[in-house]
Amino acid sequence: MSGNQWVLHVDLDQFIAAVEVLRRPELAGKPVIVGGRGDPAERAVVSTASYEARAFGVGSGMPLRIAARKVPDAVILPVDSEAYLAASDVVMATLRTQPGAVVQVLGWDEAFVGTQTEDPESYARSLQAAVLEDTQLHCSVGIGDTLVRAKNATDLGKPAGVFRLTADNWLEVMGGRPTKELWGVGSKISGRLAKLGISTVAELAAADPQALVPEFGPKMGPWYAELGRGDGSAEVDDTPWVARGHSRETTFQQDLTEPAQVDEAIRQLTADVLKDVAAEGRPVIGLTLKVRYAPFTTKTHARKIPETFDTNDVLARALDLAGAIDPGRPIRLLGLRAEMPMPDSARKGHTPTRGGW
DNA sequence: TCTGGGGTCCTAGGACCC
DNA sequence: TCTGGGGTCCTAGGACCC
Repeated sequence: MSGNQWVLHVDLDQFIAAVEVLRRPELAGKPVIVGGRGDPAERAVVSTASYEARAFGVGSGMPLRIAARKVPDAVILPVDSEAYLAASDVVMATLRTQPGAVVQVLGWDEAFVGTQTEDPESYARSLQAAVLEDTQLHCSVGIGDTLVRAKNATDLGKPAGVFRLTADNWLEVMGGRPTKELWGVGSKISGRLAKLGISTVAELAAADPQALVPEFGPKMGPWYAELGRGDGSAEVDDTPWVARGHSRETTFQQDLTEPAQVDEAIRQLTADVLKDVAAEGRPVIGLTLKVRYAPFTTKTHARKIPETFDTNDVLARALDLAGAIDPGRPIRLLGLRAEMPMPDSARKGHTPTRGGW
């Protein structure tokens, strides 16, 4: 391989809706909404909407009930995660066949690809063609000289396009945009930045990293300044991902009010979580119970647990955590997370990729 | 309009130890 | 009577991502 080292960020277009349309071609061109169990009367949110549905103002995270009201003619489908995972596996396998490609999977529908090439645009185009050939799915590709620039470039190429962001054009393209558009800056952080007089990417890029420490802490402060500049690592890491933990959450269609209901729900969550943990043959070293009271306050209760345990032990400790639940308040959601020890070989410290795969 | 479910990582503050 | 300075561990909570 010759040429410079490049980072490509590959993102499938409207992935979940596209997979659904592939197996039901009669849905092509129609507003398709995927979420929950496909019943807009239930408490659930939109996972993905097709471009036709987005034109009505429907987007990810919107309550399914509201989405159905906005698009009365929408086809509403249940989430079928196994189908998406299978399609995802084919996409990732295709990416790995690209010449010189190092592939770091970030989620069902996105990955970093690191490679050396003289011409990243034509590499991106042939990658898109290969994915289309193998899966009939379209993707957009961001090209960058860092992970952060490649990731931010992808949206600028959508749909089915290619866009390049490097140190040369970063400020020109991104400088005037609100900080919230950056990967890793959400509504809370953009609001706190605004209070410091930082509203745009260019203003964040110009900020003294140390000046952000009092507000955001020793790690996050300098990290946000780095995001503003688009700087950071350019290394794509294909070390296999190892889960730090497993969790289950349930939103109840009717709020729970009886202790016996809570007890039963904890038992079910524990059994489900232990199934995922047992499949990996790793021990549990910590438990976190999450409680959402109606209408919308969330509390967490966590506990380290001793190295020696059996499954009854985990259940006993989960029920023990449940003792901290405020009686007399209606409960809308319960979640249980089990933490597992990490092997030394696990990927770690990789900025700023959180979540994902 | 009323908010899923699966993840990761960071920070603050208290307890405890030397 | 008044009370340093450094370290680790743990819990609770917050923020972000797909």
